[in-house]
Amino acid sequence: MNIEDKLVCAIQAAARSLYGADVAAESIQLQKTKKEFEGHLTLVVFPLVRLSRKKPEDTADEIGRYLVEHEPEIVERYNVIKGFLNLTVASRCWIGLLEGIRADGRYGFRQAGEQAPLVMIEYSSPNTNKPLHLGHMRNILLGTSLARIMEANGNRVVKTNIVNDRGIHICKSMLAWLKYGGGETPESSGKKGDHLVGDYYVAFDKHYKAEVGELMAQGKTKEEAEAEAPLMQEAREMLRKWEAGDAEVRALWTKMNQWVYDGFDETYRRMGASFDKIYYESDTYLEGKRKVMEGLERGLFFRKEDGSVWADLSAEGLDQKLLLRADGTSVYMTQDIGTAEQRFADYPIDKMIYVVGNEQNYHFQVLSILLDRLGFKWGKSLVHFSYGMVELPEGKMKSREGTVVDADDLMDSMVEAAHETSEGREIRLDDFTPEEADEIARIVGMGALKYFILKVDARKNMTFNPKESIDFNGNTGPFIQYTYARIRSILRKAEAAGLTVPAAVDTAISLNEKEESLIQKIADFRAVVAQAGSDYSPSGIANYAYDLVKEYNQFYHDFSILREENEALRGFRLALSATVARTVKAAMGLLGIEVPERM
RNA sequence: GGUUCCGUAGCUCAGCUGGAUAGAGCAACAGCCUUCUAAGCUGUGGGUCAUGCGUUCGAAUCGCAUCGGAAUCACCA
Repeated sequence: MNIEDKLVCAIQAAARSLYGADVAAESIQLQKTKKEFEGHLTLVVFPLVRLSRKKPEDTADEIGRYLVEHEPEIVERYNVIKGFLNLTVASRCWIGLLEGIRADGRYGFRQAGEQAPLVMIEYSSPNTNKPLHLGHMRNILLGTSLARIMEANGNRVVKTNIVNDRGIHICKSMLAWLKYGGGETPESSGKKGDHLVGDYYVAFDKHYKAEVGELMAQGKTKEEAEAEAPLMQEAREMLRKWEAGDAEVRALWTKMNQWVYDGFDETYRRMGASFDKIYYESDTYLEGKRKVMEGLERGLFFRKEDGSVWADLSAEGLDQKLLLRADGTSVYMTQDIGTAEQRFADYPIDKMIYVVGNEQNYHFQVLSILLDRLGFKWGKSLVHFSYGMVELPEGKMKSREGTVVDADDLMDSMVEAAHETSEGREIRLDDFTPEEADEIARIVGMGALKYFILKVDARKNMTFNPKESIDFNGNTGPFIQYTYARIRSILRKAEAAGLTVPAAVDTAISLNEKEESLIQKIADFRAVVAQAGSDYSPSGIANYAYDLVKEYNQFYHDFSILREENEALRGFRLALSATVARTVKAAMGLLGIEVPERM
């Protein structure tokens, strides 16, 4: 039982004894005492004045006196300001709390048993015609972090990805490669496969535009020109061949997609992202058609005169939604239904989370209704983890205008910037070997990037300022990593000097304010993880990590650890520091961010 | 036009299951390294929490309206 729970019980007892009334635990509002007042926890007494029939101040005073009298082990003293009862918790209580956390090797984490809910998280979901960019990075980082957070909350998690590997866009790259590629491969050119294929997608667009321009010069309208351009006709023909299973087209498709996957894999690896199961639209779209036809037979959907299949969503206050075109080909929604079907066949899913941008809010609203109608038990409650777009200071990223921030380039420049910052530092404690320096730059650069993206509430659109993002001071990943490295350094020095972190802290010492509030902060971790799990909020974890190290840095600045002469106090501070380090590492781990032992 | 989301310091963001004088970072200015890593710490200035009305002992937080911005309402995915 933690301190707050004990206090709630004690306050209930106080109310019973003083006012002869039972108070529900929910109506006892305990909050952290504001910095400018003395105390650790504050009881808001306004809700209790109805029972006491006294002024807020008097009520607070009575309860405060009762607590000090009956719970002297916990409440050392109190003060009252207006309707707020500020309670000061005894030092030994804080020490006991810290000891409890230390003894729990996985504090804040809940173990997922055999029967734990199975949560499937879909993220990344790229097209195979161009490399990953900053928008994908936000998606991938959120998905990765969310998976860890759900796991920490005792769920079994399956990370999945749906690859959009078919369609006209792939054909465009394929066609351009055939026409202008001269047999270029990733091996022959040294280019990453996804970039190589992306270049041909761009090449297609360039030549296509030229053709359209020419046709328009001949007097065609824009629409006519776009439809009649020979390149587009060829691309459509290629798609028809693909659908028909043409061996040559399929072989090329397989080859070029593999190049892209190899490139993606490298990017994922650098980002620390992975998947348990990958689905491909080329495998699931037929399943979707089948499922829609089944729904049609069951009367869930209807067919229009032209043969197209629709869902009527007017009962839900929405419009009609197309599920199959008149020619029988599938649309986006059809594919998502097919993918859902396959996933459900593969796993006993309890909850499905889709990490997809907020431009698809409507799509998922509809998908939820359709899956529910089709009988998926998690359909109604599927979670669309909807995140905002990443914008640049000058506006949206536009591939057409070449303002897209490429994921690989960005990681390169962040790691390089970390290198430069490291070399430019005033103090170098040790000389790092080149290998260590590279490793630290990688951890710090990636940490800066990930934290920059994850600290922002996912729902909000965010601005990515290339200049600010490479800042390593203030509320940044490196700031947090730095604190960790400092603590590790102290612990190494302690060990070298034969000062070990004590197994049990002497409870006779009295703590200063900073030490107490640090323990309080560490203890918060459990609630923060739980909250992040129910809110699907990586940013909650990020902001917590920042608060924690901010607090520790103040303590570090104001008090000595190794030079503290009182052995018991020194031992406590070592234990406290070690626990902060552990908590920082755990929090950053939930964000998918590594922490360096030295930096 | 319908629906959804957003609007907090010059900039980037916290805080939102209602609680005390709304917090950080960046930028600006002023300090702190013979002492455990200065990627740190301390201080100064900077706010009608978009606006109005309402609910409440109490509203940045809840409700309604208005104003701004974004997304979406495709036989693109």
